[in-house]
Amino acid sequence: MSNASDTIGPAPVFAALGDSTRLALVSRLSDGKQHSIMQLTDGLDLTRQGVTKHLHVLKQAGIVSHERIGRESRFTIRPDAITEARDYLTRASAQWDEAIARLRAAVEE
Amino acid sequence: MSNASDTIGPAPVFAALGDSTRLALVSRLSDGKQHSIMQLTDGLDLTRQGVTKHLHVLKQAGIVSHERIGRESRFTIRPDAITEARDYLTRASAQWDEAIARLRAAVEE
DNA sequence: ATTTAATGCAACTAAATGGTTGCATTTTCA
DNA sequence: TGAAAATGCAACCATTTAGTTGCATTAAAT
Repeated sequence: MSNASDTIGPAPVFAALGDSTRLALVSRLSDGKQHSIMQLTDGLDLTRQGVTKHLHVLKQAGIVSHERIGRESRFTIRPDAITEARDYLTRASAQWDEAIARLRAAVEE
Repeated sequence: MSNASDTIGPAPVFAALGDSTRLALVSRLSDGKQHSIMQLTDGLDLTRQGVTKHLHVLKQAGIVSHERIGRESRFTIRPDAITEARDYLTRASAQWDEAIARLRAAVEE
């Protein structure tokens, strides 16, 4: 019995992107390279542990992956999750573009 | 002196979309028509006041507008805010696609 | 004029979030 | 071996969020 309040796919990804600190991290990671927590903390106005928490949120949402290398842990962007979110918005836009076009056509006939 | 932790534009829109109830509301509103709070509450598993709060969040993020008509207040989707968010993701995707292509080229030369 | 429908507004609660500090662990380097 | 670097983990705190209930207000319908 599906209900309109059922969880809709990309909500967790949007929630993870809904914070300017995390957007800044994603921006840094968008060079496709691996970055350590220290690197990512540098230039942000919060502690290393604070950054770590944000990185965990991004990890849970599937936006980044991490790998422990020696004494540091390196984070990398994972494009797929964000691609999914982008496609959701693209489909939504198309949906109401059509709907609005239909409404306009109905008025003008 | 711009800082990497400066607020990045679309974060509030993403935050507003980062909740499955609100995504369900956006989905309902994607027919481009006006909907009253009662209409939007029907089928969702929370109170009318709860729905009202979510609608205010969407309003603050610029995703919906509302108009009081007689005794009811009608909500309508405002595509622009979400278009902005979609474009942000599109640009971000392009950015790391290029970055990853460059990395690959550097490895394979 | 009453009643009913739809909403607005305020207070309250429980849980999640964003941030901190302090300390333990692991790895590197001298 | 011993010190420094990078991280992990836990406790704690303040604020926000998501939800509720209760009551006031406004508009419509009988």
